[in-house]
Formats: sequence, structure tokens, C-alpha cells
Amino acid sequence: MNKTVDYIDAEFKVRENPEDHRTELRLWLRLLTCSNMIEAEIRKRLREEFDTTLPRFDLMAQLERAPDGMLLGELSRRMMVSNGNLTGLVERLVQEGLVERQVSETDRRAAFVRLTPRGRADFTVMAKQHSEWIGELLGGLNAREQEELWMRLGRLKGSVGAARDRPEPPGKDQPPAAD
Amino acid sequence: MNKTVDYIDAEFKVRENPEDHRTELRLWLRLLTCSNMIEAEIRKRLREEFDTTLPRFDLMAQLERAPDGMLLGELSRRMMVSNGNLTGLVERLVQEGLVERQVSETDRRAAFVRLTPRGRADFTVMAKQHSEWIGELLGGLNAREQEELWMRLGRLKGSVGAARDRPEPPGKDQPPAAD
DNA sequence: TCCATTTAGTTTATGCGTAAAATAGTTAAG
DNA sequence: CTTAACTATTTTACGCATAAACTAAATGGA
Repeated sequence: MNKTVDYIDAEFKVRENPEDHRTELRLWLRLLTCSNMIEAEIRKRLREEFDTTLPRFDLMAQLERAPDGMLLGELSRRMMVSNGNLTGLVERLVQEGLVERQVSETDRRAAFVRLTPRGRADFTVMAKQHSEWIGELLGGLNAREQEELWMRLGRLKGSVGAARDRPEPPGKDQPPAAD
Repeated sequence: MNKTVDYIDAEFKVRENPEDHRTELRLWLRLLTCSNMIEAEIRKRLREEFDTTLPRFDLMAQLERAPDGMLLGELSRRMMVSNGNLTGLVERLVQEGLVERQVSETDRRAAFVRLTPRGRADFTVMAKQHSEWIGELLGGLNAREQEELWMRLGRLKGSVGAARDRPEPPGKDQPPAAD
């Protein structure tokens, strides 16, 4: 079918067949692989070295920047997880003595969460290690490569955000909203 | 402190302080953001359009390439999830009539899993949409940008893989294995 | 043959994640 | 003041994920 244009390079071939998203799929799979590899390694090390998990670490990282505590709602927004999820996560950290809750005096529905001194101390140690792990895992790229990758990912982020928030391109096939 | 070297650009500043992994952390966070944004959007659309989930979709994608079915063990290896996880996932798809199990006749411990005709038909429709979604989300990058990002991520993948499989660099501070 | 070992898969206990319903406190309109 | 609407959080029901313990079948000696 496409044999006659095989010599044309990728730049020109794109969108030749609008149904073909092979390069995008390939890119997405590699992005996912990278992300998953790093995340899996970080989870593994957090478990092995500190007997903790990534969600716990992320929660503590948020709290570290709010010495006076933070409302559950704000924590939920920042971590981009549901309220219900946080209820349990915070509860487990409270059990471990790393975090404490305090009901607001001005609004008895609301609860502040903050690190305990022990939580803060533990987090400091973990954060240092975490930073070194990331440095180690990404350290195979030099500064220029890192910067370029960062910028390209910035473009990608923009592309995804725009497509996500776009009402939905009408698309040749689908009639404009079946229901 | 660093005021006198503020004019020096990033290329020269790197590794000035070997404990500082700010650029790597920044890069990792952006990578994670991109990956999560895409994944969240795909999950959302799979749920809204097809009332299914990403793990189900991924499982069916594996099976689609094995018309004669696949052993649970192989499926587990390919999807990089635990055996126990697959037990439940397969069970739910069997309940939905999209997948069928068949105990091997030569080894009664082993079980083949394959798509039912309906499963295959459903997957074909979903895969087409999925491909278009990815095309839409990543489509803000032109072919050259996609190719460059793909190559940079290839380098990153190499860096992460090497660091992960490396015994562990002795590190100035830590004594060689505390316990 | 018999038994130890390995292999394939399931079960169990736990954690993290969601959406949707429920609870309880606050605010605002009348 | 009373009630309706809103807001903050928890609860519930579910799905997905793991590690570790378990079951059952195959394999390979002795």
C-alpha cells in the first residue's frame, strides 16, 4: 500500500494516514516504561530501607512544607487524591506516630494534619536518601540531556493538558454526541 | 552564598555540589506528571466510554496477540504483575464473558487464558479508540519532537536500568553496608 | 516406588485508590 | 429562628496491587 512512499522520512509521513498513531503509541509506551521503572525502584528502596511506602512519603513531603499543619482538604488537592483515600493514609501515619491530627477550633468539621517531631526527623533522613536515589537513577544523563528532556516533557505536558481540556474534536466518524 | 557564580550557566554548575540533585528531582517530577496525566485521562475515558479499566484493557491487549491463548504464568511475566493479582483480574473478565480459561491437558496445574469472540470484538473497538486518544493527547508534538523525546527517553531508560542493576555505588558517606 | 523438590496457580492479609452515599458542621435566606 | 444549601470529612463498596503462605501437580532421583 504505502510502498511507493517508503523512502519519505518520518517528518513528512506524519498524518499521511490520520488513523495511524503508531509513533505516538510507541512514545507513550516508552514514557510509561521509564516512569514505571523509576517508581518501582523508589517504592522498592523505600520499603527495604525505611519500611515505608511512596504514598506515605509523598504525604510527609507535603506536610514538611507546612510546619503549622494543613487542612485535609488542601492536602487532598495538592496530592491529587480523593478525600476518602487520605482518611486512611493519615490514619496509618497517625498510628505510626509520624503525623498528628487536630480538629480546627473555628470550624469543627475541618482537621489539620501535621508532622510530629519524629515524623519530621524521619522524613529528613528519607528525603535525603530519596534525592540521592533519583540522582543516581537519572545520573546517566548529563546536564544538557536532562535540560533538553525536561523541556521536551514541558511541551508534552502542554499537549496533554490542552487535549484533555479541549471539548473533544468532532472526529470524522462519530456523529456529534450520540446521547 | 553562590552569588558570585550566578552568571555561570547550568552546564557548568552541574555537580558543583555532588549532594545537590535538584535538576534530577525536577526532571523526575515532570516525567511523573506527564505519565500520570496521560494515564489518568486514559483511565477516565476507558471508564466513561467502555465501562472498563486500564488493567482489564492491558490484559486483553496481551491476549489479543495470542490467538491460541497464553499460560497465566506467561501473562503474569509479560504484564509484570504478580500471579495473585492476575487470578482476580482474569476471574472478573471471565465473569464478563470477555475471557475464558482452560486447564492444560498435559499439565493440570497450568491454565490457558484466551479472549472469547466477544472479548476480541470488544477489544478491537477499544484499541482503535485508545490509539486515537493517544494520538490526540500527544498530537501537540510534531514528528520531530516526538522522535527526539523518544530518543531522550531511551537514554533515560538506559540510565535507570543501569543504576538499578548496579550493585550500589559505595557513596562517600555511608560505610560499606551498615547491616 | 517413594519422597524431596520444583513449578503453577490460588488464597490471605494488607495497602492504596476511586466514586458515591452518609454524617455533621457552617452559612445564608427568609 | 428556622431551614435549605453548602462544605469538610468519613464511610462504604469495590477494584487493583503486593508478599507470603498454601495447594496441588509434575519431576527427578534414590
